[in-house]
Amino acid sequence: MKIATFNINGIKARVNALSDWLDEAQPDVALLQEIKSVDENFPRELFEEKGYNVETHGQKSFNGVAILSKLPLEDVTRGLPGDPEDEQARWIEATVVGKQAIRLCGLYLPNGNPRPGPKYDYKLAWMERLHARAQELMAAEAPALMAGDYNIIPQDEDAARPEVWQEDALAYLDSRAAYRRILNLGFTEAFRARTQGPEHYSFWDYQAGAWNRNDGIRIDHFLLTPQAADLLVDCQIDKEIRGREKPSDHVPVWVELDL
DNA sequence: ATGCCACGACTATCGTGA
Repeated sequence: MKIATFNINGIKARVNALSDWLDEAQPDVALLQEIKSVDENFPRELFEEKGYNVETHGQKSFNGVAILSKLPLEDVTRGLPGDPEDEQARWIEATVVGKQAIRLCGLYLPNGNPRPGPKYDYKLAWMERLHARAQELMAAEAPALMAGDYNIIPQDEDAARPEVWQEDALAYLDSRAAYRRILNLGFTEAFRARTQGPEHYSFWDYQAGAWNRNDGIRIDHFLLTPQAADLLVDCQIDKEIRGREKPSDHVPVWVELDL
């Protein structure tokens, strides 16, 4: 089963690019972030025609996550638990059943800039709630994954110019520590389980010719529970998508799981 | 030190992103 994550930076602007990539990559499941659309305006029919079931958790103008799946999506829940006051649409979960069942969590973690400030406080608080949900997934001792735009550069090797990001909310000491605290529950970061070394990125800024200079960062991640990591066959970044017409600033990352 | 580019909302700029 091929499961992908893709921050599309607006569904309206990405309908063609997303459709083309789905046709070629043929993921069984696509976890989407930054749909920047309310549920009613998401062009679900377009993807249903391709054989996908569609579940959205949208919001006006900003954020918004969705799941496309060729298999039925069961037990869908929306919103990260832990703060009923939080109105931002950044989390969606569902179960799909292949040879066995797997719980899929799609997430759009807050950016957190400028730091310090209320947006950074929100990022850290959100990561604390993510930690709590991650603990539950670990306790279930079953295949599960949390994938999406983490807005975290885990290590210096995950940025072309790490010095530029040192004080930024994406790479700051506290951000990395909060991310590691989740990893240290026992998750496997799928990409690094398969590929070592620098110059592997999932985001290139639209500005200053970042793509042409390969001035990227790796911020889109798959975290697998041990029972899901047992099933890991492959994990790749579809880098070439970034060089196409009207691309998102992120590219898809996917895992192949033996289920 | 700031804008560089792109998106969506509302229609001329502006908040947001990373």
